[in-house]
Amino acid sequence: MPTVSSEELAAAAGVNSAKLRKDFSYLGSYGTRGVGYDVEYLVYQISRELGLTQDWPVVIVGIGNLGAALANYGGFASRGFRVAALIDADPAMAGKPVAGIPVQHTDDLERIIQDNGVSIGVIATPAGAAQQVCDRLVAAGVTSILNFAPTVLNVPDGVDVRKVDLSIELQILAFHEQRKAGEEAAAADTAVAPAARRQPADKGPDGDVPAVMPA
Amino acid sequence: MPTVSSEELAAAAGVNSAKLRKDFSYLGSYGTRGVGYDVEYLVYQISRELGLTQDWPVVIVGIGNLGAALANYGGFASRGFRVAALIDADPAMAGKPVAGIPVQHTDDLERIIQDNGVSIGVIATPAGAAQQVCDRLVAAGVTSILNFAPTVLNVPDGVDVRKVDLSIELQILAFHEQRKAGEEAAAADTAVAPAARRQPADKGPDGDVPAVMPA
DNA sequence: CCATCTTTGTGCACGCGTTCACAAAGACAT
DNA sequence: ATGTCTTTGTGAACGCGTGCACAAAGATGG
Repeated sequence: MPTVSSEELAAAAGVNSAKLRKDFSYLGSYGTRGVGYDVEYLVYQISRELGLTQDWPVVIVGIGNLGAALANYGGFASRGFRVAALIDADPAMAGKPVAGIPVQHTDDLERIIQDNGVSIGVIATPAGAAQQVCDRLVAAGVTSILNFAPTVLNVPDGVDVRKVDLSIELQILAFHEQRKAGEEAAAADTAVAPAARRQPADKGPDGDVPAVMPA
Repeated sequence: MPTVSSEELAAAAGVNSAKLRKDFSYLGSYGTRGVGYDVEYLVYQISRELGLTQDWPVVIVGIGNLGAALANYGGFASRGFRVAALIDADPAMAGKPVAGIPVQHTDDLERIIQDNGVSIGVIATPAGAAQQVCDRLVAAGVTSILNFAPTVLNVPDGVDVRKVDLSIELQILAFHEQRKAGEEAAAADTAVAPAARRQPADKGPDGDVPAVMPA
């Protein structure tokens, strides 16, 4: 029986082994003391807990570049997601296959949701159309929405929305990049005039800025 | 002079007003007691701290659906990012304009990076090509990489990588969705036989599972 | 069957971020 | 000027997640 120890897994994942064991213990998973975790059993337990063993039909609304990219994305199928339908407002798109799935018109949105028992919708429309699409999805029975449109969506209680902003990650990189440049400058400063270090409490219109930001 | 109070902002953002004030104080931003924060000044300070006032040339490598979607994404320009070049390995793509920018061939990658002083690269290639592209970007001087390919990239120290997995958000939604279903079932259970509630310590091969997951 | 060795599961302590609560600052009215 | 009222900036308390350290569990060998 192939097994792994929490120590091995932790090293591979770059985390603390105790944290890993504690997390596993929350799942009710059992390892064997002196041996480790049965790999197959562990994978199954985690998959089940994460909902990967279930079939999740999703619809993608808005088949532009992003919608098409999502429809083609390989990572979905392997995680239990099935693209049940592609929906677009453009009549010219209707019937055209994207990623092997024919695009359907927005008019049929409600029917599609209900016929396929869809509870998760993906919005990849322009910002202007997003709220309206969202309302129709919710009215048709969707209770979870993944929003790629750059708008904040209003939904009733009981509906989950997650917003993906493709530029946020880029912004975080730029922030660190800026910091790298700043560090170099500060290091140079110190080399030249260590005693001239600015005070930590130094503030004001032109004040320098301490460390704050997502990791 | 238009102003906002921390209370207003906190309510709008759905966070605690004290946290907001403390965060602002780290930026060295100054509000006026009894009045609030000068909106224009605040916006400028935050923009500057986040690096939004700088011009960040980026290259996008891999102009498939996703690459094209990114090239067209409006959110970039408004956040200080400028798509300096689009690069693809397919010779047939070369010269074709996407989002108004002509696609260039991978052969010229190094030159493009250097000519434009690019320090941030976006990888939207298939998984197989990602590491190779990454190596070339780094060798050419890129120090921050945004990776959309489903692979873990190896980079030397000093280079930042952020990985975006489009299915993770979907997976989180599915997790909560599963939980909603579970809650309903549990509620039904309780209604019928409240005394039969399972013990919190109940574990085992079929054990139930407690609360664990990203929010 | 006992001793030893490995690895789990977890109580406990520490540290960090969030929230509370309030003094100080400034605006504004009288 | 003086007092009142609003809102900031921040010290202190709290809570939660992380990491340490160890007892308990079980495998393995003699």
